[in-house]
Order: sequence, then structure tokens, then C-alpha cells
Amino acid sequence: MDTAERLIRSTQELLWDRGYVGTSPKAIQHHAQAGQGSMYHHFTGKPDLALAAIRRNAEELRAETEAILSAEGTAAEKISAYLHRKREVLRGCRIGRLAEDPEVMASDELRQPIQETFEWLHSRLSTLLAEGKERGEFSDTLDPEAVAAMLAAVVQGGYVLARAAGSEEPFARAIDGALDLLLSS
Amino acid sequence: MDTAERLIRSTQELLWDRGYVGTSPKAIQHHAQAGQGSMYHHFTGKPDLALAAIRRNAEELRAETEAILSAEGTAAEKISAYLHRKREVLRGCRIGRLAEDPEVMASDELRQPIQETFEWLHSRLSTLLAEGKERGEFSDTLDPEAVAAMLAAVVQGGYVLARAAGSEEPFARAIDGALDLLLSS
DNA sequence: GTCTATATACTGATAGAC
DNA sequence: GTCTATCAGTATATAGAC
Repeated sequence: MDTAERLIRSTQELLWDRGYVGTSPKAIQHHAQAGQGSMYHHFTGKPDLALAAIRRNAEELRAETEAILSAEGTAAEKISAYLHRKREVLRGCRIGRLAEDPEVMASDELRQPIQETFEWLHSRLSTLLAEGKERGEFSDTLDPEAVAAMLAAVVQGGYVLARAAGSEEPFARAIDGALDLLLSS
Repeated sequence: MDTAERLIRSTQELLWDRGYVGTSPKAIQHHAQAGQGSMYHHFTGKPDLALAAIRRNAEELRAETEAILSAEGTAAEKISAYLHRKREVLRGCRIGRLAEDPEVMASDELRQPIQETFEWLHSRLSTLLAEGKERGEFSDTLDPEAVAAMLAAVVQGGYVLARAAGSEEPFARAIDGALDLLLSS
């Protein structure tokens, strides 16, 4: 793996665990085993490298999610698979956590991949819900747009509750609560 | 207002907007119009002052929430009032955002008020749901613990989606989705 | 209680040698 | 491409005068 690639991957990990404000160039260089000079040769600075890493994290998250949502099954099965997907719950969401970072939110360029990822997810979930509703899997009164937002929020909020508790349990409970209501509605 | 009080209130605001990692003693002093010496006279350092500010933010959030949940009305009305409560959506949650801060999560002392606040909220919501269920307001199959976690998660995740979008809309949609399912279940 | 001086380490970068 | 040197500014304090 070349140096530029190691720098991007190291930054992906550090942004996931510490956010943008909490990640220094020095920490990135150390993690990537690259020198100061290498980093500034391949990237113009911290924002440039962070942007590459955020985009990569977004692409990877989207690909992993799409693999689950496009698998065989009913809409209800896909939604359930998405909610019960294998996750490092206590680590949080590599994309959602950046929505709490003041410098990411202050930069249109850094915020864009975050915004687009959630727009994509919302669109994907709401299409799926509409198809399931069409096939009679869900209540006739179900609002796909609202329920899609609710499902995305439950996952993001589940991470927050779990981290606050130091336990995966609140995440699992929140998912259960959402799925119970959706499937019994 | 005395200096110690100004320092605490300034730190409350800065932690809300920038988190612990993103807030420096210098920024606090400037916001509170207090000198370096004053800050270190009243508090032993940044963690000590932050702890006071986090506890204060937790107390205030809890008091505001309790006022809504203990008002007159059915369980469903109280839950709806809680979800539709006046919020600075794009600013995020003054407590939940700290669950994404690496240094707060690394310190048992700083994390404790965050953990306790969500434990209190979960307990309060789940009691309310159980009472409502008892009175026939909700489905017989409703699981109060799971739905309470789901509701807390929707609020926290709603903040994340709204900040990512730069718009309050996703928050409102997520709340609508949760409430629709709860009340039609 | 508040102020100024001082201190060590880190942040985020630039410059130029190799 | 990578390395070392250097830099202005900040982070997080401590010490001692007033």
C-alpha cells in the first residue's frame, strides 16, 4: 500500500474515532507511519486529506448498506436486515459522528459528503417502504418519507444512547422498538 | 453574576456548540470575560470546569423535560408534547453531542452525567408508556422499554440528520414517523 | 480574586536539502 | 517522494506579584 493510501486510511480511522477537531496531522502521520513531508507532498493540508477520507468513508458505508438493501427478500426483511446489520455500536457511525463536529459543519465542502450520504439513505429507505406498502406488507396509512427518516434517526440516535451508556443494549432496544411498531402497524 | 458563574455558563454554551475537544480554556476565558488567573483560581483546570458545566447542562435539560412530561394530559399527549417541544434543532442536543466526544467518553467522571441523563429519560418515558398502555391508550403488545429507547433515539438521531442536512426538516419528519406509528399501533 | 510572566508541548504548516 | 529544520500561534497550565 502506498503512502497516500495509508494516509487516507489512517485518517478514515481517526476521523471515525475522534472526529475532525480531535484529529491532528501529527496523529495521522504517526498512525500512517508517514513523515510530515510526505503528508504535505500528497495533500495540501488537513482539510484536503480529511475530505478524501470522509469521501472514502461515505463510499464504503454506502456500499455496505446497499449490499444489504439490495439482497433477496421482502421490504420488511430488508429493513430488518438493515437495522440488525453487524455494527461496531460503541464506536458510533463514521459519517453521523461528523455531523457533531463544529469544523466539519462550518465547511460546505466537508459537510457535503455527510449530507449526500443521508440523502441517499433516506431515498433508499423510503423507496423500499413505498414498495412494501404497495405490496401490502405495511399499513395503508404508512408515510414512507416520515418512516424512512424515523428509521435513519433511530440508528443514529441508537449509537448516541449506546455510547452514553457504555453498552450496546440501548441501541438494540431502540431498534426493537422501531421494528415492533413498524411491523405491527 | 460573579466570575465563577460566568465561567460555568460560558463553558455550557461552548460545550454545546463545540464539544469538549473543540473548546479551549482560552476560548472560555474570552467568552466569560475572565482572565487566565481567575479561571485557575475557581477551577483546577479544564476537566474540573467542564464537569461543572456538563452537570449544569444536564440539570437544566432534565428540568425542562420534566416540566413537559409532568404537565396535564394523557400519556400520548405528553409524549407528543415531548417530541414536539421547542428545540434549537440545528444546534443539536447539549448532552447527546458529548457522547460523540472522545475525551468525554474516555473519562468516567465526564461521561457519568451524560449516562445518568439518558437513564433518567428512558425511565421517565418508559413509565409513561406503561401507564398509557395500562389505560388502553396504546396497543396491548407495546413494549414500553423498547419504545422508550426508540423515542429517545429518534430525537437524538433527528438532530444528527438535521445538522447533516442543514435543515430542520429531517428532524420533523423523523418525529412524525415515530409518532404516527406509535399512535396507530 | 485577578493580573502578568513564564513554560512545555502540540498544531498546522512552509522551505529546502537529499 | 521523503526528510529535517524552522516557525507563528495555541493548549493547558504554574508561579508569584498585586
